[in-house]
Amino acid sequence: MPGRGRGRGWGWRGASRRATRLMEPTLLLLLHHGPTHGYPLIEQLSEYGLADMDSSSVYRALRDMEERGWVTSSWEEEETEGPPRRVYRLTTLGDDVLSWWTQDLQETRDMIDYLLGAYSRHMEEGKGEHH
Amino acid sequence: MPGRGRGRGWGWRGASRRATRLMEPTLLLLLHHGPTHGYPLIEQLSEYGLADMDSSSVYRALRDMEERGWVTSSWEEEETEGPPRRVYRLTTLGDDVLSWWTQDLQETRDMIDYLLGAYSRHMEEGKGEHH
DNA sequence: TAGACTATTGACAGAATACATCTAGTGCAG
DNA sequence: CTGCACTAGATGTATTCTGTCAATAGTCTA
Repeated sequence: MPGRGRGRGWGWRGASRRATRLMEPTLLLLLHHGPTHGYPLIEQLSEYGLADMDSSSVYRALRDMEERGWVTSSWEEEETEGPPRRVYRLTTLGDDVLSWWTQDLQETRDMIDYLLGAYSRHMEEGKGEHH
Repeated sequence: MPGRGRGRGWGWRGASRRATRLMEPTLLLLLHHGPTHGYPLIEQLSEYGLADMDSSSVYRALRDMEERGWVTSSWEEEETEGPPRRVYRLTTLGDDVLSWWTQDLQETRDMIDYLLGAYSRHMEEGKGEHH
């Protein structure tokens, strides 16, 4: 990990920016499987390489997505063990957003592939040394 | 493009955030080919899908990278057509950063692939309808 | 001498982030 | 019966990041 200038911080202690960016589509995908609570969602995120996510940012993301109408939430009626909790469910709009997100992610992946391809081609030509 | 909540804006007129994130590694790669000026770099960015980048953000990225020691720059001695211009060149550190970046980008791509794979698998099982 | 093009810099509002803190219920060890 | 750990979720805020607009400046052409 390269030298950190004062300018922009690379001093991630917890989750990376990349992880944060992928959080919303991942949450949408998880919710596509069915309604859940926030806490289990946080745990499931780590399956997608999104471990060490701060719980507050996950809850914040869920509320933001609710503001945009991608999910709805309601307090669970039945009292279970522990404090009251919300049930989050995907809306039809959220469903559309998810499929739009997959398109966007594919484009992103293609751009990365192009860049990586250019890099390795260039490295092969120049055999590593730079000018 | 889905419904914009007030919360986070999706109203990009010009370059997307994705483009911004890919700008720095792309600039490093371009500079790996040899020293150049800022203006031609901006033009070359469009080859990598990074068109419509505001020039000031490119220059800002260059200055930030200079602060971090990834590139150096100096005013060009020889007077050519047009105003004075800077020559940017990659440093050894910048070279290391570039190879570190490619690792990072590969990880990102893998995460996206995993997510997209999970999505399409889920879609195939459930045949499109959601709960 | 007014544009058009090349080249770079500065300023700033608004969005995104990390991090810490706070409320709250349950169950358990001591 | 007290404190602690765990589950569950919300809020506040300082800082950083980003996009956009505007300014400066040299050269060339009409």
